[in-house]
Amino acid sequence: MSKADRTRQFIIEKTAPIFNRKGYAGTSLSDLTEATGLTKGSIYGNFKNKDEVAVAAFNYNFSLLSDWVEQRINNEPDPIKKLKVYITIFSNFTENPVLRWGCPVLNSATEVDDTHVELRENVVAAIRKWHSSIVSIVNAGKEEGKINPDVDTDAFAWTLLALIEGGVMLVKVTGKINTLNAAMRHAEKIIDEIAI
Amino acid sequence: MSKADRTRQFIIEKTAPIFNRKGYAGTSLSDLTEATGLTKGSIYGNFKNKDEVAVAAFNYNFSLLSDWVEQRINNEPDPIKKLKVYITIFSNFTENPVLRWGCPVLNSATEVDDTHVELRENVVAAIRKWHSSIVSIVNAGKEEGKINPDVDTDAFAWTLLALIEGGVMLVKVTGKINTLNAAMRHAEKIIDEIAI
DNA sequence: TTTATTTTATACCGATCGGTATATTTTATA
DNA sequence: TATAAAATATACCGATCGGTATAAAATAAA
Repeated sequence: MSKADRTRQFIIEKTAPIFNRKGYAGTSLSDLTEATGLTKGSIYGNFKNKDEVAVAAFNYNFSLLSDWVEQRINNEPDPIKKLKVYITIFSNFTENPVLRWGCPVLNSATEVDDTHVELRENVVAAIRKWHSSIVSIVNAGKEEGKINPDVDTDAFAWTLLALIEGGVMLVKVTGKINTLNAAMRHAEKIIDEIAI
Repeated sequence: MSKADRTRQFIIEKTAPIFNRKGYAGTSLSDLTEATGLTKGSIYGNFKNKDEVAVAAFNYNFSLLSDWVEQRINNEPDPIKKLKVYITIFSNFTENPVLRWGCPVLNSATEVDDTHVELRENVVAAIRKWHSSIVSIVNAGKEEGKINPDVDTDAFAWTLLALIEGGVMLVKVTGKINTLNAAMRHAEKIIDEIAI
C-alpha cells in the first residue's frame, strides 16, 4: 500500500462521516481540509474532484454499514432471525457508528439529482444490493421450508426497505424514537407473518 | 392585498417548486431571481433572508399537498376509504403538482440540521400535522364502529407514514415504480386489516 | 546517498455565494 | 396632481466556493 493509497484511504475515512451528516452540497472543500488536516493540493493529488471524494465516502459508509449487518446476519442460522437483524440494528441505530449520523442511503437519496450522475448510480447500486440481500434470505428460507413459498419476495423486500428508511427519516427529523419504533414493530410483524 | 403582499406571494409560488427540487442548500439566490424575474433587492425587500423564503416555500408546498389530500378525504365518508386516499395519491404521485418533484417533507427532512432551526421546526410541525390527521380518521372510525378499537392508533399512523415516505424515497432514487407500488400495496393491506 | 518520482503545500484563479446601502421607480395618500 | 411612502433596481461588499499551476518536500529506486 503506497503512501498515496494510504492517504486516499485516510481522506475517505475522515470525510465519510461529514458527507453523511452534511450531504454532498453541504460539504465544502474546507470541510475536507479541516477534517483531514491536509491541504487542497493534497486532496486534489489523490482525487480528481469533490465528486470523486463524495462517491468514495458514500461507498465507504455503505460498506461499513453493510459489513455491520452482514456480520450479524451470518451469525444467525435461521432466515427469520436473519431478517430480524435489520430490525435490531435500526432500532438501536445510535449504537452503529454510521447510522448514528443518519442512514447514508437516505441522506444521499434525497439529494442526488441529475447533476451528480456517478453518486446517484452508486446510491442506486447500494439500494439494489440491499434489496437483493433481503431477497436472498427470503428465497433461502423458502427452500428450507421455513418461509411461506407464496410470499412475493420482491415486494416483501421493497416493503421492508420502505419501512426501515421511512422510519429512519421520521426519527431523524422529529427526534422521537417512538416514530421509528412503530415502524420497526410493524416490520417485525410482517417478518413473523411470512414464517411457516 | 397590497403590492408587497402580492409580490411576496408571487415569490413563494415561483420559488417553492425550486426549493422542493433542489433543496435548501442547493437553491441559490440567483435561482430565486431567475425564477421570479425579480432582483435581489426586491426579494430582500419582501423577505428577511433566504431562510425566510425557504420556510415560506416549504409551508406553501406542504399546504398545497395538504389541500389536495384533504379535499379528496372529505369526499369519502368511510374512514377506511379516507385512509386509502393516501395510497391513491402517492401511487399516482406524478399527477400531483407538488409530489411530481418529490415529497416536500422527505426532501426537506434529510437536509435540515441544527443550522436551520426554523425550517426544521416547520418540517416537524408538518409531519405532526399529517400524523394527527391520520390519527383523527382512525379514531373517528373507531367511534363509528368501523375500525377495530384495539388498534394502536398512534403506531398505525407512524407506520403508514414510514411506508409512504420510504416508498417515495425508493421510487425517487431508483426510478422504478414497482418499489413504491410494493410499499403502497402493503399499506393498503394494513388499512384493510384494521377495518371491522 | 544520489536521483527520479511521487506526494503535499503554497498561492492564486474566476465565479458565485448571501447580503446590503443607496438610488430609482412605482404605488398609495392627500 | 403633488407628495409622501413603499417597493424595486443598481451596484457593490467580503467571504467562500471548487479548482489549478507550480514550488517545495517527502518518498522510493538505483
